[in-house]
Amino acid sequence: MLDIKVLRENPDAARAGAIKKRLPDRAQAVDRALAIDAELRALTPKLDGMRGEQKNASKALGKLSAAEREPFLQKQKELKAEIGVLEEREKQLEADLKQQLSLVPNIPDEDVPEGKDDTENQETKRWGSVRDFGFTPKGHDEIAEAQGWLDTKRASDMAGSRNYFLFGDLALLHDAVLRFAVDLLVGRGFTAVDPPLLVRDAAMFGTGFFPGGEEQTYRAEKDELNLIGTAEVPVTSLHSGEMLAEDQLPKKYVARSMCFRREAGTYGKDQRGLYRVHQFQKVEQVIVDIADKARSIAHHHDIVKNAEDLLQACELPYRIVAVCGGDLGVPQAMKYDIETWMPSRGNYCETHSASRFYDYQARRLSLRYRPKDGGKVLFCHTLNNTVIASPRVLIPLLENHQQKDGTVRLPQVLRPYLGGREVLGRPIW
RNA sequence: GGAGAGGUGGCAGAGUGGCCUAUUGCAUCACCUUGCUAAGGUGAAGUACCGGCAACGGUACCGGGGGUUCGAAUCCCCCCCUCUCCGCCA
Repeated sequence: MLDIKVLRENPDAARAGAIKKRLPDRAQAVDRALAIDAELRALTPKLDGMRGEQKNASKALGKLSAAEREPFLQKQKELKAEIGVLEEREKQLEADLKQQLSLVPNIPDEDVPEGKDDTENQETKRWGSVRDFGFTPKGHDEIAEAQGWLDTKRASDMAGSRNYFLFGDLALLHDAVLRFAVDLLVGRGFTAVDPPLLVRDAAMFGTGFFPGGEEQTYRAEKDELNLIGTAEVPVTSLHSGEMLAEDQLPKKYVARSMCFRREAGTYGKDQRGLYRVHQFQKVEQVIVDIADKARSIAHHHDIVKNAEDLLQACELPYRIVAVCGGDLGVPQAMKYDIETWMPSRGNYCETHSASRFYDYQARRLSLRYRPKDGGKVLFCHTLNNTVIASPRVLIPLLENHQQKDGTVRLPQVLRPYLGGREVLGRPIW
């Protein structure tokens, strides 16, 4: 959520931001919010005056005897009725304002490239070289099925498409890479978190997934809870409603959790293998810090670096793209995606997503801190990035490190998690 | 699932219809005192919105929402959360 003051002072920036994100209907929310705000600003002083009058009269009444009160009571009742009508209007306007304001997207930063969708994201870095196999490489699903590591057929029969069973060494590799990611971040001062997976609407709203993301979310209607699509939701909401002290900041968390996504509207897309599935595990890094743009940007680079270091340790070629306006989500101010080379897809594909929000989420969550210098209470800045998401990362791991005979070479850093083994699987081909 | 007790400012904790403009303590900030330390004294200070260049003034806020009343932290209803006991259970 943006500050209504920002909208008053610079509505053009908010409108232009929505346009840059290719969300023209959200740009209209700026004007609707301002219209409601104007009416509210006319109403509030009037109501305040009336309430003051009522309050003073009540106080005077309290000092009178029952008989003396009588003549004044009628007037008080009339005033009360008048106030009641206006208060109802005020309440309606406040609710409408919050609704419209929550539809206004965060303003994309200057370093967000113009563009309509993910085809116009801008590459900023490339690391590693695409391997020359010397044989025809197989897809991850082919390798995994041949090794007896993967069954999507039975999973789909039982649970619907985009589900999977992992078995044996692939199930262990899945756990190993997640565990490695947690250990890497804990070693860099992040606090490990195991968060709730079912959350109330307030957490979904606060992190900016609602309104808008309802179709993407599994909902437990009976309990009015939502299955999280990312640990960003519970972890960023962790200090919601709190007033932190500046010396408690920054808060750095690394959460490993299950993630659930309906993937509605993606029929036919990425249907095979482990790329797009309904449930997966993700290790997510979340930072909450003071309201300082330069520090947010520095954190942003740091969390991208953490993910890069993990990919480099796993010997996986990747590139970084600056996500363009049209591909940017509603709450983000700027986002880098990291795309890892997947031989079967012949392309770099998204495995990580690093976002900075400034105070957009914090305002929705009421996540504030008291500055050391005793100044005004401020909203925090928040950021997050994937460290690893699996089984998606198993695609590049299997495909880039496959050998001619169908076995898979393990990167050095993962070996301790798999009993010191250097190779997984048995020769097939 | 059943029964009971609670939720008050950054924290602790008083407050059972008008003297609440929320007592007090801790922590915070400023100044003073005691040769250091420990401690003591005086004062300032909640959050949001509105008006004002400002000092300041007004209104709202006592877990959330609704109600009763001229007037609600206080009484009533619904919801959320915490604690205790019972039941069930990995």
